[in-house]
Amino acid sequence: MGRKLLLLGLLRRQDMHGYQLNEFIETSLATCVDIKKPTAYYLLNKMQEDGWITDEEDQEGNRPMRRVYSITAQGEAAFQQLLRENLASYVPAQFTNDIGLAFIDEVSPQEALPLLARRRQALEAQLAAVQATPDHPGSLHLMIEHQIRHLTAEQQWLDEVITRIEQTGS
Amino acid sequence: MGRKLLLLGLLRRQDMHGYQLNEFIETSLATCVDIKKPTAYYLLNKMQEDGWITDEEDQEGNRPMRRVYSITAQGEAAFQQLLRENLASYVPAQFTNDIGLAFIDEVSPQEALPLLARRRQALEAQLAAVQATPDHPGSLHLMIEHQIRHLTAEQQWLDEVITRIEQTGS
DNA sequence: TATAACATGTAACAAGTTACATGATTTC
DNA sequence: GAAATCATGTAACTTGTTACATGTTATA
Repeated sequence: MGRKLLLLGLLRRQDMHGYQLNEFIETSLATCVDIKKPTAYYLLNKMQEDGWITDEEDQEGNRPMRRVYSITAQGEAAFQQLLRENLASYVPAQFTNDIGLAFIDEVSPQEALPLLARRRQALEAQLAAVQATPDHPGSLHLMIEHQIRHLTAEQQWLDEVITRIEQTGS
Repeated sequence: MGRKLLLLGLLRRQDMHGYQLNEFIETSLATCVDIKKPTAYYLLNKMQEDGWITDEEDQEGNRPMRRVYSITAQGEAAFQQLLRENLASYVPAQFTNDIGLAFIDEVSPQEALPLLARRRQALEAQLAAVQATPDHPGSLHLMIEHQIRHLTAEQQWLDEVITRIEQTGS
């Protein structure tokens, strides 16, 4: 439901069409949320069927038609409820990467270290990308801030694991 | 693929049947990975079809039959490859919870604080659960260690957010 | 004149979950 | 005799992804 909450929250601030929503998410929130275009369009359709949003077709000249969505009273109510549910809950993150770590003692340090170096590079790139995202108004920036915190902590943890393995190998 | 890697890794250590695998994951890894029973059985079937594991039916008296799986040479090769792929990559975690934080300025501090307190409790419970898991042999324990680190950092972050909101409200 | 950006969607697939079905054995 | 544990699975559903289809307008 996080995705619906996000779309509703964005539509609450201003009416938008799908392309606009997708673009905003891609350029401004890419490092925190990952919603593919078909998913967004699907969700918008569904929320419209459920009466959470309404659309108005907007055609300028011969340019492709845009479906501009606005949030309804029902949508607003849903937003308020989803928001409270989200704030009150903690959904623990799952780290697929840790499953590799769990079996790292099956790989020799000589082989493991370059692999972890590649992992570290990917992590660094991710961190750089988050740090490069533009500032956001209001509490939206909390999402970015949290991500930076988390990635920084991840880097420290990974460095520690690498150090341990270096010591094992010597 | 993380799930297959995990199942293969466990079967590499010793032959096991589905129920046994499920139980080990539930009791010893529950806080790090979440694999439902039907998913595990499905994956075991699939890996068997793919020749990664073989099964032997084991029936004691009238008790329910158990399908004991062993890893094959192909499965071992797959394990080695999946492990290296996993170690070399960094898949960033996504925090569904952050979407709520992104819109927390739409809720008054008076209402937000109790909600975040509930979130903090859930987080604390999670941390307590991880800390209570028994020790694991070899590098399996890295998974637990990482989870503890992460949850501790999450607690600090959440406390900071709470403090900020308390100050806003005063 | 080719390519990128604008704009929305569908169809087929993949992964995983929930709820249900089955039936024996051990424990209270 | 009821409930929990052992043991494996199926069917239907939910969620999301990939690849494809379509057509316009601005840009290089």
